[in-house]
Amino acid sequence: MSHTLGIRQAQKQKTRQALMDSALQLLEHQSLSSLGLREVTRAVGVAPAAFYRHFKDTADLGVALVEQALGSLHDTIRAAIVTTGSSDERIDRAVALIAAHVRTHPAHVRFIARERHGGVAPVREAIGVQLRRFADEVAEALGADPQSTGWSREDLRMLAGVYVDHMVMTASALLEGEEAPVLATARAQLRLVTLGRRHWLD
Amino acid sequence: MSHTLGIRQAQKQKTRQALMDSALQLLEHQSLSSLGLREVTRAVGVAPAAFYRHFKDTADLGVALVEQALGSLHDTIRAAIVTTGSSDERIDRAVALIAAHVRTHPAHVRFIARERHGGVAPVREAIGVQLRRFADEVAEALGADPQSTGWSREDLRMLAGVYVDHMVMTASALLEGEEAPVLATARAQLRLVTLGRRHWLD
DNA sequence: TGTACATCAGTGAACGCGCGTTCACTGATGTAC
DNA sequence: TGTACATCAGTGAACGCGCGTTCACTGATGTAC
Repeated sequence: MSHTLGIRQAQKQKTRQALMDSALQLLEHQSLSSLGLREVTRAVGVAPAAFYRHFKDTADLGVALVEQALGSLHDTIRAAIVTTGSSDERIDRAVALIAAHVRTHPAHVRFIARERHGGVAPVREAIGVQLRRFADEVAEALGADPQSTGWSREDLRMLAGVYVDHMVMTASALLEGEEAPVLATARAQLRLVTLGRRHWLD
Repeated sequence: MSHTLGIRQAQKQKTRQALMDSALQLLEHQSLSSLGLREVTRAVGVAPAAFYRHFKDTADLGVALVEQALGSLHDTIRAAIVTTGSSDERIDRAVALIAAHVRTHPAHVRFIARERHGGVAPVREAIGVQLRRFADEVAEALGADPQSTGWSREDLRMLAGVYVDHMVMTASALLEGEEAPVLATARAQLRLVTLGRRHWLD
């Protein structure tokens, strides 16, 4: 039989998740550094003091949001770096996956784009750590691709950085602009990088 | 004889600039959306009410900061897009100019990186408008380069977008990491783009 | 299964504090003659 | 140049308000026997 949370634990998790969900919603129109603890508890419908049963302060809640937001993005990235198919097929697949991710998790994407360089240090650092991990993972996948024979670790990491940064930029552009032109530009930019990659060792 | 401001006007400008300078300093450790009007006037040493003689609110001050910050960046960009010399020379020159800009205007760079996707809509939009203008300008310069013969307007704009985004990312990376490795990565990424550019029409 | 006690998520009231905004004011600067 | 009046950047006091944090509490859930 699988492990079941007690009623008390389950209820606590539910409230915690409600705080995170409400915070994410409130962050659509403001930054974490101006998000109030009372705002969040008011949106959930609990007493302000209840907040402290779950988080030390709003920065702490922000770090929890980073883990949630980048956890879901992590799955998308793993799906995007599959190396089967032609370059164009891989580009189309990666771009389609990003578009789908933004459609299903717009608030997560906005949060990451906003707080990546935001005013709350622990959150900024948590995002930085995770994005660097993503880049490491992408670099490793690139290294396994026969197309990367002869590439140094350093150059693979450099290329992975381009892909991760481009993904974040594209995701955040999708929140603001029309989908079709943003995706067309993203595909062209990836084709440009693919061409550069192909001639890197010339 | 050149036009001279009256004493009153000159003093007013001075206070206005002091408000902007103090705000920029305070924004090193927080976002605009949590910057208080009283914080700023306290730092300058004027009464809170004096703020209203210059700005409607802190968002209004933020828009003024965008113009100042991107005005100085504009000069750097114009210097960076000069098309003389080999590809490597142009890359070295552009990267050196960015590094110098970040060294001389770190607070401006931080402000732009932070508020580009920040929680204050008018500021975000002002930054977006200016960065799009920069990209247009870069696209125009690229179009004048013989290397771009046969490129469509759309592809030139796409490439210009890569350069502008890369510049902003590099500038913001310079604020956080060691200069030398960040610049080395930036140069490698620009070489990658240059290679892609050279084979775009193959 | 039932009982007696322990745990602890969430409550509700209270606190001191700094916030943004308003207002009538002051006194240096500007202007008209 | 001097005088009389107008302008207006900056003042200082006042306001109502929502904030983060604390605390003793309640009552449902968990645990030991």
